[in-house]
Amino acid sequence: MKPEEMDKPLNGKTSSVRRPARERLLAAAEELFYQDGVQSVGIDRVIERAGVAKASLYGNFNGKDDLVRAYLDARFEARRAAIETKLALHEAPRDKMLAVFDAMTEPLAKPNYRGCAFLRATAEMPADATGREVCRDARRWTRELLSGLAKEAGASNPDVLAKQLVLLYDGAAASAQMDRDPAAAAEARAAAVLLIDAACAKRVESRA
Amino acid sequence: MKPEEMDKPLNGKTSSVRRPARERLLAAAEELFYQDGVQSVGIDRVIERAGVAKASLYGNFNGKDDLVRAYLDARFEARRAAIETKLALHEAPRDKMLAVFDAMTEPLAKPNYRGCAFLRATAEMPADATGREVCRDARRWTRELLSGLAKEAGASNPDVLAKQLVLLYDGAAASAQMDRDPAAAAEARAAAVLLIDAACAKRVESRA
DNA sequence: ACTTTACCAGACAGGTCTGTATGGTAGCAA
DNA sequence: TTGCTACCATACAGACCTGTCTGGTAAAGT
Repeated sequence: MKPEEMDKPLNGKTSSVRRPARERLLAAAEELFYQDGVQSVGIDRVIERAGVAKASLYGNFNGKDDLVRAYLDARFEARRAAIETKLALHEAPRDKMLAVFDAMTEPLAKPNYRGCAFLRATAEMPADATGREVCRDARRWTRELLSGLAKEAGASNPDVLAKQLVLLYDGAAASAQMDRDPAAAAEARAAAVLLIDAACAKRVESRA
Repeated sequence: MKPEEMDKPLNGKTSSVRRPARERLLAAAEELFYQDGVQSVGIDRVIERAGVAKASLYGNFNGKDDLVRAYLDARFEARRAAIETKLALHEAPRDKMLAVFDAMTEPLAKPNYRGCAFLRATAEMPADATGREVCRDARRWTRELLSGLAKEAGASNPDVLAKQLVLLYDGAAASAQMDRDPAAAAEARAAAVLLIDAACAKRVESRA
């Protein structure tokens, strides 16, 4: 009932150059919202962590909903960047599909991993919350990325393969969250190899 | 911000035989907690829906946490019963593994499906909440069930196969929740067929 | 007739949350 | 100096939540 551990300010007045209030707020929100949940964390805790006045929050954001949305946007951008970095390492579409799973092994292994931010946020927020659009967008982006790659790879049914890979992706996040099992990433990747090869082998066979 | 639709009592004084307060409370809790989330639903809404006095709640349960735990216990029991019903229809371990996925197609298709109750509850509740044990138990039960079946089926690595199937299971729940896509169950099942056959074919090959 | 049990209805206290309003401070530019 | 901007600190209103308490009702047992 008391998850408010030590929320000491990120940087005090001692720092010669202080980042603007908006940045500090967003940084604090990302940390606290992800760690303890959007609902559990009140704005008082966020502003204390950011070392910011309450008025500065409502000057930079339209309210808590807006701050939550900004937090989710930032998560989305970070995930996209991480995946695209891994994508750039490979050329073949098959390897690129697997790179999506490579991008999740590192986060899942962190001790403070708490699951997919979008799954958690959707579970917490009411159905009409603003932030749900971001969650949907993030999922659509991943699915369409995989779908395009599956088409390039010559999968017999690219959309189905993409959705199946998303199942593994979400499942790995859920397992790591619930069972504290970082191996889920590797197992998801191994399963993805099977699904991808099966979907593409059929195509080759039908051509032959 | 206002998800409190029409929470009319389940049965009024008109009903000649009234179910005891405890049952009505649990029924109302199951509906509201699952539909709108454990955190969002206050006890006032539960007792109104159940047509029960507040004192009756605290006479039958130790508080909200206890009611939440009872709700999760009921969900676990229901899932277990549903899965075991499907299991009884088959004999071969391979078919029994797939039966676990069969048990989820019907719930996922319901319009008011809101995802896996345990995933949602874990995402919502603080880390030290009582109900998390139930969530862990439910996951462990599923994993061990699949693991035992995988062993019977002669999988080369039963534990890995079981965990991979759980990935698909959780992923299907997540996809149905987030994307409103009931087809996720069928796609998960199809992927499970591939994983199972691959894991058991190896065993056969190594024997040959 | 009396008591016990189970229950409903509502008031209330103590806490938390969001969002607003007030007042004070430091830096910078004209 | 004067004025402007960005900001911190805090108090406060209104709403909501949990949990306790009091009082009234009706049926069943003794």
